[in-house]
Amino acid sequence: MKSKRKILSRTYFNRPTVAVARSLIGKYLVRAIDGREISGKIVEVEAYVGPKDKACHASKGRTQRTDVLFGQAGIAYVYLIYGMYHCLNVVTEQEEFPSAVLIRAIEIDGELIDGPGRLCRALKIDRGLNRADLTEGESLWFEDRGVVLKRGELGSHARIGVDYAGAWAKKLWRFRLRSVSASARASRTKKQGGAGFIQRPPAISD
DNA sequence: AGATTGATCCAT
DNA sequence: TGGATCAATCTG
Repeated sequence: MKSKRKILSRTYFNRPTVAVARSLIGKYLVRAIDGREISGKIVEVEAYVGPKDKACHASKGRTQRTDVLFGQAGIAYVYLIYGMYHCLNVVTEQEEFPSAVLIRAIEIDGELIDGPGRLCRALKIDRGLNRADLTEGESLWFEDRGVVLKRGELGSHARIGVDYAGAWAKKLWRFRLRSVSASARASRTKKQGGAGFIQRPPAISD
């Protein structure tokens, strides 16, 4: 008998952000697009925790961009970074406490998609999914497929690209499966264009 | 209105 | 190490 999908709920995400982040390692991210599903095991995430966390976008206040972080848990926060890449987050905790988990890396059919920009390219995630509800199993959601981490499998590290955040940059709020380190090196030497890898369309010149 | 910036990636 | 590339944000 076919086992039922366990889609992660609003209740799941409405918890302390670091706990959600740690717990998301080993869960699956599922993207439904073009009549099919692409899914990958989450192997790296980062927690961004509230208005005082200088690395969290919401630390600069509630703006057009960060407004979604102040909303309910389980909603997508997708933004454009460096003019060319997208980053996927899922909002956590109670409303008015702006926080989220950044999804940094997944494994699709054993292939490591390492980096938030590459991940969004592979799953065709862009700002059209900003504010999407990730708890309804519509176009993007999270699933528990029963993966249980062994002792010592979860590594904690400083977050990437947030040196400007002073003491907050030292928080060990990046979590990664230790076992992916080796395959990360292998994958990096691979030429690009592998399965599930969406090429950027050619630039349009007038 | 103009200037600056960035939770990245890739080539050198 | 530096360039790509642009929306949001900041500054005057």
